[in-house]
Amino acid sequence: MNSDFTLAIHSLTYLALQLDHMSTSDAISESACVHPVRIRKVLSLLKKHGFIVSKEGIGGGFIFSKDASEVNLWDIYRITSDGALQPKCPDSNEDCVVGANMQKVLFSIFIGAEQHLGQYLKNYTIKDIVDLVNQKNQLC
Amino acid sequence: MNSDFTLAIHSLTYLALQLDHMSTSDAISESACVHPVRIRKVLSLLKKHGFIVSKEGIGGGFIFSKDASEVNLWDIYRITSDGALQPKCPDSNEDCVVGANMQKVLFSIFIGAEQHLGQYLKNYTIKDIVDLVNQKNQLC
DNA sequence: TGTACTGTAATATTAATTGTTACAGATAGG
DNA sequence: CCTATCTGTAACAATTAATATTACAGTACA
Repeated sequence: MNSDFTLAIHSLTYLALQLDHMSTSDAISESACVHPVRIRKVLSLLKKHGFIVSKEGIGGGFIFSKDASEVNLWDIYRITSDGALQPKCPDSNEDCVVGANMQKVLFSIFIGAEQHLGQYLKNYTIKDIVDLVNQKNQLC
Repeated sequence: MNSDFTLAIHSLTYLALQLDHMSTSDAISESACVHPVRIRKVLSLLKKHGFIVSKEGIGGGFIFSKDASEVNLWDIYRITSDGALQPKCPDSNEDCVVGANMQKVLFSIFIGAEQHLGQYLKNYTIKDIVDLVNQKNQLC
């Protein structure tokens, strides 16, 4: 799985703790240790789906436009990583009973796996993540 | 996810249809359209876990040593792809509340996700895959 | 009108996956 | 006991995917 999914979670969690002002991609990238352009790419997806709002120019940046408890990890997964579970297997041999049909069989199984994963991810909202982060932080 | 998992499934399904004789890595690789050395690598893992038996030399190869209904996809996943769901995110910024704790929080969530996925994969045995492949084949 | 942002494309770099070559060791059969 | 055919692995090459970087247009504010 590429890390756009975790980057999106990271960014939203960050924003959920900065509700009073906009955060720049530079600030978020410093927290996540990735290039600011990547943050902007991922956040532009989240923006298209209405989870955040952005503003260009001085004082601009990104800010949460929903309540953190309204956004769950499955929402984010579908935006950033839909189909990522599906392994990219090579086209197999059409002259072999196994090769000719395996791909379709596995495809449908992985579709099911992703939906099943969704049931799990739906249980976690960004608010939950914020709480877990705070919780871990107090232990240090 | 790398495709060792699907390769293992492909190979075992192939073997499940060739119970009367040993199959060479060449034969399996032809069905799966990958290099025979990769087949040998993956199958050596399955051998270590007792799912198959191998024999070197003339007339050698691989053969199933269990009943296809005794091996499920979760068994195979753990052997070939354990931890594959875990995204490899960069170490994040320790000076930031989010950065410092996110990694641990996400780690435990992905552990849970993998276990949840396991519940789904347990529902499919190699026998089920064989049946599905045969079923698809009859439609053509 | 200059400065500080986002948005996005194009390119470069790095890392992961896969393929290839090479060869030691096992085994059956002549 | 010698040769052909297989597995088992390691080392290396090639390919592909992920990520970083650079560049620049567009927007907003002061």
